[in-house]
Amino acid sequence: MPDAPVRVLLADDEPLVRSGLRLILDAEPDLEVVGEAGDGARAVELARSLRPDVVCMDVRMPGVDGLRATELVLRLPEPPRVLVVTTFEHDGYVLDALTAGASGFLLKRAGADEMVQAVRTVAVGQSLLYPQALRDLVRTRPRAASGAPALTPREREVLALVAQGMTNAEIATALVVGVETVRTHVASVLGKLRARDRTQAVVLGYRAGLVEL
Amino acid sequence: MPDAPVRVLLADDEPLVRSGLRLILDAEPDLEVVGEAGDGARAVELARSLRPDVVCMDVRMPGVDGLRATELVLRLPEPPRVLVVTTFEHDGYVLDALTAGASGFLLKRAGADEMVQAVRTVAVGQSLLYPQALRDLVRTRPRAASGAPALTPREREVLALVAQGMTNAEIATALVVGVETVRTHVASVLGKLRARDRTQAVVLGYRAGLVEL
DNA sequence: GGAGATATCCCCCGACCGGGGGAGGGGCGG
DNA sequence: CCGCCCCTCCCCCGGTCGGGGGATATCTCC
Repeated sequence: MPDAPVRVLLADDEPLVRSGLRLILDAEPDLEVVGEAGDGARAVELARSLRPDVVCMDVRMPGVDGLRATELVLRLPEPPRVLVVTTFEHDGYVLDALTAGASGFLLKRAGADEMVQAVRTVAVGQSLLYPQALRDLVRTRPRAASGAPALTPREREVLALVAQGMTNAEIATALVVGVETVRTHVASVLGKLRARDRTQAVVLGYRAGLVEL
Repeated sequence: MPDAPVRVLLADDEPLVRSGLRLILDAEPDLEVVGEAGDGARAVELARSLRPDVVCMDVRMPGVDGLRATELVLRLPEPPRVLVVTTFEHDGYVLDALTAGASGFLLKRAGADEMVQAVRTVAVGQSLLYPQALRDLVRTRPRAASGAPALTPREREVLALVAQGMTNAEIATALVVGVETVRTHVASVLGKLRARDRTQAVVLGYRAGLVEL
């Protein structure tokens, strides 16, 4: 690996955690810890001046916390990737952190190997999660339910447009068919979904995993 | 790294792709390609007999496809991790693959570095996605949007009922007010959300994080 | 070759919806 | 105290929607 080492900034309010991480990461020839921050504000500041490739960010920090700091760091020009590191599995932080734009989410209990791999992974631009987090994300998604009514391709297409808030006339134009045809399809979708009107159709269709919103 | 190398099984119907991957992965001292499969059935078979640590699985394969093969592979005793590799970003495969239990999802256009990192990452037990996939997963969730129009409490309440597919009359009954009142609230919600009708209001309201579905 | 599903078009009609007005009362902050 | 916002109710009207009947053509599967 003749590449320049990956430059890492550590942000954690526990000096001990920082020391531990530094030890683990600096042991790798291709990784280089270039700075440490004890709180979010300092992390943002150092991210700007040191221009690291990756920031290892703790969630809980005094003052500006890790989530806020993540947002701020990602607003910098040519922002680093942010790898959020936390102690607990079940805080709702995962979703918040990822929404804020973090590239990864790792548990502190992860081994040195995982930590090192994680930094390398986000450094090359991929996103990374601990397996449970991914399962949680997938689980709460609208599921392609097995009990979903069988719509014909055309019906799904029409439903999709209904879900865009289009009127029958607009859908007819979009699909290059007569309004009557659209009415027929809509009627059949309503029947299959047991919906009384298009609004219910959209909601039920969404819940059944038949349309994206 | 005194550890035993990570044993990798390649599953792709294109011999060329397999050769390319083998070249990339075998170049790393800590990775070892132990087998190749041209279709899903063969992949499952080899996964059982060769007991690899990681399977790089193409989605599109003749016969048993990558998704089905993923399910089957993960049903083996002490299953390997499955890293799904595909060409296109926007097949809906991502969700299906992850639901099936895949540990990661990677694009073929990823560079050699990313490929290698990805294998190592799933080998240590983490999950990995290409960034867009993660964004898609996160995107469709109720967002704590900052730019959401400010609805009054009553308006939010009405919108919630509209999102249940209720008519104005039903909402009026539910809230114990006159239909006219409901109409007023609905009109103001439509205005604030720039929606033409209640269906659009539901979709836009959902996207703005103002209603649950 | 017929049965079934799918997609296309047609008519009537009652109901609901959304836009346009207006109006009164209560609460809160300048 | 006066204005502003919120909630409540009222009237008119045109457009859209959804249900009820149909009809025709293509395609597949048996």
